[in-house]
Amino acid sequence: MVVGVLVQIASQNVDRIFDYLVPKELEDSIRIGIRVLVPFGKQTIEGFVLEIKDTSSMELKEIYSVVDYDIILNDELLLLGKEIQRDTLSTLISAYQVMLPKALKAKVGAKVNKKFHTFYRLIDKDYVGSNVPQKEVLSLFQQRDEVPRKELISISSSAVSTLEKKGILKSIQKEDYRMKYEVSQYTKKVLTSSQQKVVDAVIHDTSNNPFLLYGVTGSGKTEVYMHIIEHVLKEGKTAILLVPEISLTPQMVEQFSNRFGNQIAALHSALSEGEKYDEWRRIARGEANIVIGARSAIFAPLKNIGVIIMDEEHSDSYKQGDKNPRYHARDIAIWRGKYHHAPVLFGSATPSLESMARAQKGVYRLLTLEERVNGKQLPEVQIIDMNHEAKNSSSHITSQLLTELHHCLDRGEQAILFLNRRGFSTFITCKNCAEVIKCPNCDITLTYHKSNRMLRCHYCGYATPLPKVCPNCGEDSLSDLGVGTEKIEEELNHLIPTARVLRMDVDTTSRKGAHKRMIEAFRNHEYDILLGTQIVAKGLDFSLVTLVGVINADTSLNIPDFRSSENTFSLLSQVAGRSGRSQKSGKVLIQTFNPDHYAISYVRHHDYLGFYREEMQIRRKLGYPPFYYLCYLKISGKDSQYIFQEALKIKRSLERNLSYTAILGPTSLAVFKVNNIYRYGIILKYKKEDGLRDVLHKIQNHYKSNRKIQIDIDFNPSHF
DNA sequence: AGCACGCCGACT
DNA sequence: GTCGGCGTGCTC
Repeated sequence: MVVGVLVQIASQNVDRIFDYLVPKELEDSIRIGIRVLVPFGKQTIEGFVLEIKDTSSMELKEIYSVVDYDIILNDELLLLGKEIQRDTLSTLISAYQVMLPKALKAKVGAKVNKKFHTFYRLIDKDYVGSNVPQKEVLSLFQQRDEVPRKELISISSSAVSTLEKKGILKSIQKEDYRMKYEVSQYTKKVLTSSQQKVVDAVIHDTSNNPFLLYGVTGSGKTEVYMHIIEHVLKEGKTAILLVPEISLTPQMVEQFSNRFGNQIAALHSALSEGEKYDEWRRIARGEANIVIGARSAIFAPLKNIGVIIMDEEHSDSYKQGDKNPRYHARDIAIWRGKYHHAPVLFGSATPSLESMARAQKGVYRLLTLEERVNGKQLPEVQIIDMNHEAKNSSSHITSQLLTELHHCLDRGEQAILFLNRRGFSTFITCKNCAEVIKCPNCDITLTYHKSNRMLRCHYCGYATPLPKVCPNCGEDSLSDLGVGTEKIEEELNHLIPTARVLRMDVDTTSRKGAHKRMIEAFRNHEYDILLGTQIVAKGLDFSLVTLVGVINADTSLNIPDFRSSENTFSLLSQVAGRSGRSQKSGKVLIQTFNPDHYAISYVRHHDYLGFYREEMQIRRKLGYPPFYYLCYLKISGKDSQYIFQEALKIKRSLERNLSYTAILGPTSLAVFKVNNIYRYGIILKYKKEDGLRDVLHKIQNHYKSNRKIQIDIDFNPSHF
């Protein structure tokens, strides 16, 4: 027997099948999709069995051992990996690795600690027990076949060991899955008629085109998801629910676990690799029917999928842009939906332009929820022009916002203050000579971390203590120009001393469980004002919140990126949606230096479609998605001269071989140097170019064994 | 990704 | 004369 093996080395040079002989005694264990340990040159490496055959034309080495008894890559995932390789031009092995928990990504010798629990099984069912402790122990087996050791020894450990010695009980090892999700008080909500329509459309779907659910904030999308999933489970099928970042949506997970208990598997980023592996195996063995998780949860090894739901569809976290394979979870969702003949549902209050454009063209079917479930209007939004305000005061909280805060707290209600940190960093600058402190390895400003008084590079991780004096002029005039939540908190304490302020940011929520505790405390009205960054923007639902204030709406607008307007509009709409979600009407105040910018002014009337139309015109004019596809080539290496020369050659070769594609660049990246590696970018814009992937693949091949240059290809980048 | 082989600079 | 730099080639 001969097997074709794909080794776990993510290099283009070895991204192909290598044949091995199978020793007779291992033949029975061999199946496609398991891992085996093989000799590879001088090394010993794990690889996936992708082929089984009888012979090979060349002399072969033998595999050492079989790693798995269960199949890791099933037929569907095997096929999907090849699709990802074709689509993203990544290596096949990295396409497979991205689908699996990291614990399965081989480091030779590394073992994942499976946690085991000891259970006992009753062997001699007629034995009645010779004393009271034994009888009590045995009585636990009346209802169950297997009883955890813990329960038994709590009666009498010596009785248990006696019974075991006599052969009446037998111990077995069972994997401990840490049953975390318990069904608790859950009242099924009655759907509104428009919610019911959405549910009906999805569960009676036969056409296999994805749905786009456009539903305003507070329109009850989560409840719709629950009903759809409930229906799917009744049919004996399974479901995937994707959320942008699960740690930001604990309420969603909580609702699902209350409702569905141990049927769910939640793939948190907070789980350790071992815990993720536990969850993954539960899913693979069919012990969980609903998977909730972020981007990579789209690869959950569920069988018989009945629906795939992607909440907050517009979120850029669904695109993996920093490493191969650079895939979009949306594309994987569509692929798996087709494979399982299952409906795919994308939901958002501010759909991405791509998705709305597809809905307009009829590629997706549009479903709409225009009203809030509480029957209330969306909150009133007021735009505050900071150009006038800033002259009168150095405060970050305008007098209007302050007044509203007072009113809100006087009524006994709660407020959320949002600090937009997107594209914004707290950097240190010298008031005397205007020196900005940069990273010695990277061409980027260092970010100041107040908690430990360190300067840190967000690209390479370089860290250094904040110098006492300016390294350029020697003056003691370094200052922190950024606005952080801490600073706003100080201001609030000064302006409204009686208000109880809860600050939420990476610093205060990093400890395990801190995030959840803070949300509970705020819900219990132990605080009046919740102050935070992105972390307060998504999905939170507090009935007492009637005021939302945005401190600085502009920072995300200033990013030089074709999506900055879209991102800003979407972020502000999300934040605004936190206000007035219950019986009380809400209000939103947005402080901005660009009150007339359309990305801000359309938020005022919650006018997504107005924003969509205006932004579409701009995208059309500038040749951006969804009118054109983009592909981004990143060319990097240590020798900037050489890299630039090669980048030019690549550009010329693209020009020769492509007919309908606009080629921009090469230009040095905004952050030109990272870790002493220089980087150039080439942007491709095209509507239709059949040979594009072939041409790029050839270029990739041409450079694959050149160690001086690295080429990254990103189709449909979410940003540059 | 490793690891070996091979061909040129500064050293006991 | 050698130790060791890293460019290049190969891994069933």
